Parts: sequence; structure tokens; C-alpha cells
Amino acid sequence: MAPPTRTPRSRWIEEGLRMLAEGGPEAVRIEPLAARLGVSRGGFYWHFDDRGALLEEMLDSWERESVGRVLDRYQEGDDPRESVRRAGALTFSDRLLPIDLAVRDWSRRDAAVAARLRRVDNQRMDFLRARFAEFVDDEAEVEARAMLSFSLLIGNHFMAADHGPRPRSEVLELAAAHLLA
Amino acid sequence: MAPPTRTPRSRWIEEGLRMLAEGGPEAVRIEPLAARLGVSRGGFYWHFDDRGALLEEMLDSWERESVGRVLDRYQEGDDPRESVRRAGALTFSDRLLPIDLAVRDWSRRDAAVAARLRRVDNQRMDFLRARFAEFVDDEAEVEARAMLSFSLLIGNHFMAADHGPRPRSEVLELAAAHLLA
DNA sequence: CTTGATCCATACAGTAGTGTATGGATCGTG
DNA sequence: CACGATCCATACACTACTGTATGGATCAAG
Repeated sequence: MAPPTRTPRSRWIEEGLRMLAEGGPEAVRIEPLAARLGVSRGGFYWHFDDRGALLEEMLDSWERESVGRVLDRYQEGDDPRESVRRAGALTFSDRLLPIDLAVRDWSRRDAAVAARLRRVDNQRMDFLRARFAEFVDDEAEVEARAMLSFSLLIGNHFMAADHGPRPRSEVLELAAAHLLA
Repeated sequence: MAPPTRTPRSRWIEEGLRMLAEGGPEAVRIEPLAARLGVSRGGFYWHFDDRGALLEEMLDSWERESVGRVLDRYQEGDDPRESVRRAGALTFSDRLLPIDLAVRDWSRRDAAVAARLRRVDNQRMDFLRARFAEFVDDEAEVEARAMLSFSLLIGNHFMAADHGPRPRSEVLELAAAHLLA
């Protein structure tokens, strides 16, 4: 039986991911992390070899959760357009979105992180391709729309522009309608 | 007459931007920066009050250069489709692209940086809107295409997915053709 | 040849973290 | 109640910076 530990591995990873989301990998520091959990670093080095080991496990955890959600909630036969919309909303949930963006930037400087992100993004793109193929015949067109859809999600969070009288949400809707036509 | 200084302000800023491009704002450290310029930190604190002052001036420099290029090389009457393609290639030159991406991530955690990015992105979007308006009538459609175009550029660099047999460049071309149709 | 402007080296004091070592404390189970 | 498993606190030695203070060095211009 799992003993009801006080600050188990998972809490360090969970809080570490929160710090990653807030400030990028450089901001994941053991001492502040321990402080946020209300303990000293003593316990940390019982669970993990060093800071690098924590980062690895954080990425493991993120990757597992991310790919898990790619196919969740999808049922064969669902309306493809609706599925694409829902996938966009789900894979970028409030909790996972900032982690995703931080990993995305991190991957530009770390090949191992880039390899993980590639695995995750490939699964997401596979899903998008399959949905678009249900109502678009030309295979090249499917690829273009999948690429544009994914880019739109990322651009939405990395772009700072205004849109005159329109709120961003309305422009997103216009662009989505364009891609799902 | 400007005296031929040895390590003037501009060199600190230039090398600082290179470090920003390589490792984000956290990686801009005075001591390593001085080492890269082959001097000690003595000169740095003659030019700048502190590390924060350097970061400010780096952003000033980046913002000036970025908005400068938005309208460069564009002539009234140029083919709008060709202009959009050229703008994409130019505003994300080899030198400016990694700085742009670093600033983009940085802006998520720093309101002042976000305000600067907003100014720059707005100018770029204004340019895109004006070009699309030359061959697309519906104003909403113009906005959607401008948003998708900009997103595509950003997505291209923050996405890790493969595209089966196609190289990324080909998918970009497909997507661009789709938007410029 | 002096002077002022510009830049550099060095030493110092301080901050914020890393990883290690060691001796507990707490708790479920037998 | 004892015991092993799990976790925590503390002290130590170390690294990599930051910013300050001070005394030069170099060079153009007068």
C-alpha cells in the first residue's frame, strides 16, 4: 500500500512544471521550489539526483499528459470540423498551454527537448490531418490546412497585435471558419 | 568628431542581442558578455548603470531595427502577393529571427516587453492588411488572412512536426499559396 | 606636453543558488 | 512498541554571478 507521504515525487514535479510555465526552464530552481512547498531542499535530494533529473521527469510527465489528451474525447464518426475545434481548445487547456509554450521555446536551445516536442507535435498533426482528410480530398490541401491550423493556435499566443475594433477571439473565429470551409 | 573608441556602447548591445538570441534574457550576463568582447566588466559599468539598463537599450535597438524594416524595400504599386512573400522573408532575416523569437517568449513574462512587441507586431499586421486589401474585398477575410499569414511565420519556427515525405519548405509554400489565392 | 574624455583591470563585498553529508522526525506495519 | 521506509532540517563547501570603488591606460585636441 502506498504510504501517505508528505511531499512525494509528484508534488516536486507538479510545482516544477508550474515554475517552468511561469518563467521558463531557467526559473526552475530547487531552493525557491522547496520554499513554495514549505520545506527545505533536504527532501528534494532524496527523490532526485540533481536539478537535471527533475527537469527530465517534468518533461516525461508533460509528454505523457500531452499525448494522452491528443486522442482523448475523440470518437470515430464525430463531425471532423467540430473535432478540430475541440482539439484546439483541449490540447491547449489553461493548465497545459503555458507549459507547452515554455517547452516550445526551450526546444530551440536543447536538442533533447526538441525531440520530445517533435513526438508530441507529430501526434497532434496526425490527428489534424486525419480530420481534414474527412472533408478535403486533395492531400496537399489537407497538409496546408493542418499546418495553418496548428500555426494559428501557436500564433494566437505568441502574437501581440491588435485587430482594430475586433477582439482577438473574433479574428480567431474568422480564421477558423476559413480553414474549415 | 566621434573618437574611435575601443568597446563602445554599441558593441555591448550588439553582443547582448546575440546572447539574447542564443539563450533568452536570462542568458544575458555581464561577466560572460565581457569575456566574449575580450575585456573585463570595468568598461560595462562605465556605459551602463546596471544589467537592466543594457536590456532596455537592447530592446530599443531591436525595436528600431525591426520597425525600420517593415516598410523598407516596399514601393507603392508592387504586386501585393509578392510583397507579402518578401515581407515574410525580410522581417525574419537570419539575424533578426532568433532575436524576435526570444523577445516573443520574453514578452509573456514582462509587460514592458509585451508593449514593445505589440508596437512592432501591429506595424507588421498593418502592412499585411494593406497588401491583402489590394486583392481581397471582404474586410473580415482580409483580417483572417493577415492573421493566418503571421501565424504561419511564427508557427513555422515554434513547431516541431514533420510532414511525411514533404520538406517543411514545401508545406510552407502550399500554405502560402492557399492564403494568397 | 598637458588635459579631458573614454575605456579597462582589479579587488571587494554581497546575493543566490548548487550539491553533499549527517542526523533526525514521522508514520504505517508487524 | 519497534522497525524500516520515507521525508526533512541544517551546516558546509562551492560556483557564478552582481554592483562598487579606485586607480590606471590610451588617445585626440589644444
